[in-house]
Amino acid sequence: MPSKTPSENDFLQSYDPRGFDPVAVTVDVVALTIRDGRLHVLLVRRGEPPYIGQWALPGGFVRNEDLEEAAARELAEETGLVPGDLDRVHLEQLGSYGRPGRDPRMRVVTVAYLAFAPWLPDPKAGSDAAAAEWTPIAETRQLAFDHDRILDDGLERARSKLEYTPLATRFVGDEFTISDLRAVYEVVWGEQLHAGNFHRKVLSVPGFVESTGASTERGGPRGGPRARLYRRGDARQLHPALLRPSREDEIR
Amino acid sequence: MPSKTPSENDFLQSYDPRGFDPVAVTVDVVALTIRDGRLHVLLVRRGEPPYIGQWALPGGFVRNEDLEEAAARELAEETGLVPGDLDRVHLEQLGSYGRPGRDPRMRVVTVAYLAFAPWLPDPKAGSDAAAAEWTPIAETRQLAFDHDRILDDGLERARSKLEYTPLATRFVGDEFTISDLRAVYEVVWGEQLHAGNFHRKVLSVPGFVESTGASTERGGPRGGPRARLYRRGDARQLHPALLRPSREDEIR
DNA sequence: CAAATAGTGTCTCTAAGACATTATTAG
DNA sequence: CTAATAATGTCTTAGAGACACTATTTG
Repeated sequence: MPSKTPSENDFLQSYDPRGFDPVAVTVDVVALTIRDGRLHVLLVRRGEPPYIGQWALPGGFVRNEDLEEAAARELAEETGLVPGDLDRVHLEQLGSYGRPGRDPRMRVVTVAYLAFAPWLPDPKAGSDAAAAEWTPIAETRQLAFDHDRILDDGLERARSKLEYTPLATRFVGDEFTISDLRAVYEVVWGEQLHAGNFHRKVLSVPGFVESTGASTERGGPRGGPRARLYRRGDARQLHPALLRPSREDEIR
Repeated sequence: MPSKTPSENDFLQSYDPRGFDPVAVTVDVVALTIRDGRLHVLLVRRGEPPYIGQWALPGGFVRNEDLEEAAARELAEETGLVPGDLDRVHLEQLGSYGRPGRDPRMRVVTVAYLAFAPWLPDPKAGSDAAAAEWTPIAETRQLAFDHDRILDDGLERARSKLEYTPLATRFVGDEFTISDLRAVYEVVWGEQLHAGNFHRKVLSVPGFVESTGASTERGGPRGGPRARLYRRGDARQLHPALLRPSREDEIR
């Protein structure tokens, strides 16, 4: 390291975090997936106080890496993902949370990330976090710290992102039917959509999906014709957007 | 402070930032306003290395306060805003930036905020930052650290927010004409809008603006009738949205 | 007066949503 | 066979954008 000039030393002094209250920076991940037709979030059970025994979002310290790298690393550690799997997971920054007192031990600022994942295997017991589980959203309650708030913000972001981006395709496999895609929207938005209109709408948005030419082997479990299979298209934005019905109340 | 249990001590050990590289947390503010028909951003000239003499976004350390409080405080310090003024400024979190090496001295994670302000007086010389200035966006170049990137992200967020929120009204005074509002959109989006269609559109969105009943004292500087005056409405979202024209290229 | 601008009217085209219809499959 | 469902068609209405037009004001 080069020797420091006096002014640099003054500067470092004023930048030294020990001159202020010490701060830690963590990342937390809201990882969402769909299992058995329900939206799930990845949670870990805390093995230490505070909030011992309670569920929390997976996360941890930022090391000598970029913030997004830290989030990807934490996610991989908790889920047992191998690097190749990460390509199929969408990861984006959600926001930062730093209210004093949000961690009772010291000042911790956390940068939250939101992940959309297709079906993934259950987290390996024996991996870093002994007790990590995909938990149905409806069954999560009283998470540690301010993680309830972070989860809510993540859910709202997810609902909103489905409107104007093709990220719904991140919840399904490489090949999917329009009905599979509709199921994603219905689960995330929590409301039924009109099958016919949805179908026409998806196909009318340029670059949303692209035909594989193939069809499913069988019809639905209770009848119906075999459905055509599609892949993700190359659009990054949906134009026009697929807006949620009935937002009247949220507008004011 | 209460004495710590052994497990808490273990915990604190593993949480102690001194066990990792020390990290500092700052806030930086992208404060936008419109002056003389051009979009301006608040910049400060750095008086210390590194990047001495270069322009940077205003910002500083997070103290014992919430992140948004820190951003509001920094903004107030640089602009000489009094608390009452802050009500007229919109402030929202933009994102966090923490790439190792973004500050050559130590690891610094910054939480960036975006502010929309109506016309504000020039920053007082003699206040905290001697050299703070509202600078036209077109004339900013080579900001310190990764502030170019943060500014770009802030501009894109601002452009996008005008589409589906009534935040354009934050750039104008309490009473404004539809033309004033159109000027905001044109300046932020950087393109001309059709006056007639814009007018009809704004009035058709419920809660966007609300009539005062009054009109301007005079017509435009080069002729034209006097325009009606409006106030901000109570909508938090624009429905339907006011979409930017010509996004074809950005979609893929 | 001419030029500029506020505000409104009209027309076309796209898209959303309600609803109907046809074809194909499982059981 | 019946029930379910993929996929398409039809109709109505809302909204975006192009364009025209009138009234009002400045210089």
